This record gives sequence, C-alpha cells and structure tokens, in this order.
Amino acid sequence: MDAREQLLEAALKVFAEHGTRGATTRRIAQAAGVNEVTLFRHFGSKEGLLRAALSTGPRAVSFVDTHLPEKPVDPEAELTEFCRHHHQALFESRSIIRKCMGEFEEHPETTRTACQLPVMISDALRGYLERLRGAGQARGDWNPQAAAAMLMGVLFNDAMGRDCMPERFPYSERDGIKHYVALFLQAIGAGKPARRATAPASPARRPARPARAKTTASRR
Amino acid sequence: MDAREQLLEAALKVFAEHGTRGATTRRIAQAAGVNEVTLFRHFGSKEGLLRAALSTGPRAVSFVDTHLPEKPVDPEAELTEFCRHHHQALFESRSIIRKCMGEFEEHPETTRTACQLPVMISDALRGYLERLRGAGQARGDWNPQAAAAMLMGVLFNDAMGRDCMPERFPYSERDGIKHYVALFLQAIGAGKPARRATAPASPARRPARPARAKTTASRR
DNA sequence: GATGCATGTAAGTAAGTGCTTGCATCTACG
DNA sequence: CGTAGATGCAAGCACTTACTTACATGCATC
Repeated sequence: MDAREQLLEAALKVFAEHGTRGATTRRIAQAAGVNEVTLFRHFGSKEGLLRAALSTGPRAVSFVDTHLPEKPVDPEAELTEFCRHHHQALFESRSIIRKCMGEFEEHPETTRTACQLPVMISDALRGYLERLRGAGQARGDWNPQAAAAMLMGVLFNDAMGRDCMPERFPYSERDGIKHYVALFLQAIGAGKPARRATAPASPARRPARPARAKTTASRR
Repeated sequence: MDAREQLLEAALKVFAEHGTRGATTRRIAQAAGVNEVTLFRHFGSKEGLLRAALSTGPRAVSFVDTHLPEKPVDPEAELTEFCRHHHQALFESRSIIRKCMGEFEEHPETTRTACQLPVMISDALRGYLERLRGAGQARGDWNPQAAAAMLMGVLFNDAMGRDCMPERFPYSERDGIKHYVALFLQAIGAGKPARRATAPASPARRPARPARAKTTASRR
C-alpha cells in the first residue's frame, strides 16, 4: 500500500531479476507503480534503496530457526525436517542468492552480510552433529564441519541447479532430500545397520541406539 | 599478441570481474591494450565478443577428462583424484561461474551452455559409482544420481564459498577433500569397515580389497 | 613505389542512466 | 476553510554506453 513498502518490494524483485546494474530506478519505480521521483524522495539514491531492500528482505525471507533440536532424538526425522526447510528457503531465494554471488567481486560487503545466515546455519548443524555423535547416535571420526558442509552443499547445489540443469536432478525435491539424508546418515555412521542390498553377509548388531520417540514415515 | 586474442582474453577477464553489463566495450578494449574500434571491427558487437570469449574460454579452462577410470580399482584414491581436479577447476573459474549463475535469469541460453560441462561430469561420476557398486566395492541401495550430486555438491559449495565465507571452511582445500571423500565413502558403503572412532585399538586388517595399482599417499 | 590490410585517432549519435527542479494535485487534519 | 505533507508529472542535466563514420598511419607484398 504505502509507496515506501511497494518500492522495497519492487526493488527486491527487480534486483532478483536483473542485479544491481540492471535494476534501474526507472524499472523499479515502474514495478512499484510509483513515480520515479518518489523513489529518490524516500531513499535518496538507488544505492540507498537497494541497501534497505536487501537488508530487510532476505532477513524476513529466511529464518534463523534451523529446526534442529538441542537434544537429538530421531536423526533421520530431524535432519529431514532441517533439509526440507533449508532447501525450500534456498530455492525460494535462489535468484537473489545467485545475484549476490555474482556480485561478490564488485560488492564484497553486501555479499558478506548475505553470507552471515549460511554461516550461522552451518554452525548450528555442526553443533547438532557433534551432539549426535556425543550421544552415541553416530559413529566415526569424521570432521563435523566438513560433514555440515557436505549436507548443506548438496542442498545448495540442488536448489541452485534444479532450474538450470534439470538433467542432474531427475527426482523430485522431496525424493532428493530423502536420498541425501539417507546417504548422509550412512556417512556419519547413523544409517540403517543391516543392509543386504547386493552382497548380504551378517546383519551384525549395531551398538546402542536409543529408542525412537516418534518413528519417521517413509522407509523404502 | 594478435589483437583478436588479446580481446578475447581481456573480455573473459573483465567479464569475470564485472559481468555482462559491467563489461563495457571501453573497459575490455583498455584491458586488451587495443583500440575500442578494433573490438567492433573484429566481433561486430559486444555481444559477439562475449559469446566468442565465453564459448572458447571455459572450454579450455575446464576439461572433459574426469580422471575416473573405466574399471574402479581403488575408490579412495580415484575419488580423491577426481575431487582434486574438479575442485581446482571450479575454484579457478569461480568468478566466471558466479557471474554466469547470476545472469541465468537474463541470459538463460548462455548459462545453459555453461551447464553442459557439470552435467557431463555428473554423468561420468554417476557411471563410476554404478560400476563401483556393480563390482561389489560399494554397498547399499543409495541413488547413484543423488550420490553424485552429493559429492559434486560439497565440492561446488567449497569452491564457491571458500573466499566469501572462510569461517565455513577452516581446513585447507586438501584436508577438506580428504574429509569429503572419507564421508562419501562411508555414505556409499565403501568406507573403512571397522571403526572404533575415538578409541583406536588394533589396526585390524581390512577385508578383501583388490590389490592397489598405485597406492595413495596420505592416510590419517 | 604502389596497393591492400590491419590498426589507431577523433568525433559524433542515439539511447539509457542516476538524479534534480519546478509545479500541480490530492488528502488528512487543525 | 486553510495548511502541510505526500505524491504525480514534465522536463531537463550531466554522464555513460554501444556503435558508427571518416580519416590518418604503419607495414608487408607485389
């Protein structure tokens, strides 16, 4: 309603499509349905508007809540939940993320602020993985930071590549996450124990794993 | 030497720094040490120059050789080799890759051609993983496409994020790859079997694994 | 020495860009 | 009613950008 809000919203949208250089004041004003002069009256300059839009927008779009519990109970369910939310957030903001990445060389400071969020999420995931292993729900001497990078890496890769190279992601978003989580659980030694797949041998018992609070739904 | 070559080289460099819109003909000509008019005489238009530069440049920079053998022998060594090369290629071209990604919405066709390479590499990796499992060197019912996405995802994530969010990658490039490969081997059921994590005991012999053609260097 | 070819130089054009100015209009509120 | 503040509108300004034109220069080859 308010011209100011409309401008912020339009700025974000035009920026996502055309980047800083392509987001001309004329284009933004038109997208906002507002006179170009009003833009300068409110924000002083194009740079001011973009800064305002980028500092408020993505903060609202994304979220600090990682959906990872303090005390791990059901790693598969919890990681799936995390992946779904994180992937969705990435996919929704993919245009803006790509633009920010592309402008890293020219506007490092803008990109830096945009990077704070993934850094925080990565930290949260790393902490969760450490707790998981501490509680004996995962085994191995893997590096938690690298493991976090691995999971967030696939999600990022999927969210960024799904639209521009669909051949690489023939499965649905939902199935993809299932596959990623299953692989990841194996990687951190928290996967399903007995697995006869191709070469069955002895389904050796796996060490203590606390009883599930709530079971996960899917299991193929 | 040749003005044409200098222009192509300069175009690629300026594009990597400023993107399509920021790569002005003046800037490119100056970077090439050539008169601006010469640019138009050779390539007709800025678009023509950029197209020529982008179609020759990255093809030379990257490589189709994935370093993955037809017959898997030593998965750890082979995947490490693959990761090193792929990561290095990604990291070296990170500026151009970021720019292309950022311009996907505006120039989908350009981005599409840039995407052909990762698609091919992904296919090669998927094939390798299938062969690996077929030969009994990996176990589990994981999805090969998703597994390929997982490994390429971390590499991509690392190569793109290492400079703009170093907090997320506190380890060296080399160590990172070691961690990723170790995690990945576990994920696809090709990791080291016995693993007492924090408390090492007997360096128990590992079960049948075909004799190494060439041994890998490091082993932590 | 003459011809042709690649390049440099100078100038200019039309369009777009960020931003400003001056003035008219509308609306809310005393 | 009157006034103040927010907005629209038209025009313009200084600058950049892609691209063109016209002409001069160097260099190799016949």
